[in-house]
Amino acid sequence: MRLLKSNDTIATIAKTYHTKLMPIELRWLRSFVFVAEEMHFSRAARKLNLAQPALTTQIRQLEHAVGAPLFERTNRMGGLTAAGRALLPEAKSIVERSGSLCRIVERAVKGETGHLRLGIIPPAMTTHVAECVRRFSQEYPGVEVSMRQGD
Amino acid sequence: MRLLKSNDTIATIAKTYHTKLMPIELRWLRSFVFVAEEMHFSRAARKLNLAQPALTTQIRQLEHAVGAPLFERTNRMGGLTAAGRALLPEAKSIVERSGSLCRIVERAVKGETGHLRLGIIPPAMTTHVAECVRRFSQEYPGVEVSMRQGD
DNA sequence: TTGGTTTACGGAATCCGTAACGATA
DNA sequence: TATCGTTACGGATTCCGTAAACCAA
Repeated sequence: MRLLKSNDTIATIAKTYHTKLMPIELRWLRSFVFVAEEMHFSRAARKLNLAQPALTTQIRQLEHAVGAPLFERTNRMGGLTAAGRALLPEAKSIVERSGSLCRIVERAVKGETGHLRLGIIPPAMTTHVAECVRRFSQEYPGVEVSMRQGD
Repeated sequence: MRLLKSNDTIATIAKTYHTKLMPIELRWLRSFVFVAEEMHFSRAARKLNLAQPALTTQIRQLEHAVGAPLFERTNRMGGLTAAGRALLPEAKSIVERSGSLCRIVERAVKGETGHLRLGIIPPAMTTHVAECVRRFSQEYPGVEVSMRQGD
């Protein structure tokens, strides 16, 4: 918890202590990933086409939203906290997934969507088949797959 | 593409045709999931604690961002388009993941984080073990797992 | 006419950049 | 002192709710 200084304004105090359930923003996660990878606010800000203060604000908002500091920092960048290390892979995954949504829709519009019906005879029903199906439906989320174990 | 009407204002036209690469917002995905599950704008808006017009706006913004309409609609709700059906599972997954970020951080702060070192002897190195490790590291993202195949 | 969705618009909240500050090497 | 990160603040954009319009059943 941050200690108040004598010159803190009402707005600052309110912003720091007013707890309202803030939904997480993708922008914050994206910025967090960049800072974590660069380990440098200024460089990350440049890569994000953003001014440093805006970046600081975003990181602070994310920290407030998840309820824990993400970077060890005195005045220089110190490194990730345990919370930061736990958050990083998930954040990266979410950012990447959200970035691929346009492509998913594009494929669906181009027609790579529909229904794939598979009939499997027992001897061929291996985990290898299951893995193939899993990878296929991950590659083509627009295609609904249904399997029937038959004669 | 929507046809212009004689009483469209400049602002409306600009909003409709001005193409700028808009990053996707989690709020839009959340709203989309609710509407897709309810198949009803009004009910979804109530569940989201939102007025219908705001919900319409969000869906329209998402449609614009991904570049395709997501609902078949004349005046009533008509159902999901191919693009909508393709988007729904991914959107749901992203929303759920982003919602669990707080819990991930919470666990990391409470100490369920660190390093798990496993030594495996060859006969036990099965896909079942791999699956267990995968599920463990998904359950405890804060715990770094390293495996060594030894004597 | 009624119910459901979209458009119009004004007030409030948010976001970002510039400038100034603080602190550490 | 120089560099990196934070705070302050003002302008512009965005967001949401109310009111009105639109259209099909």
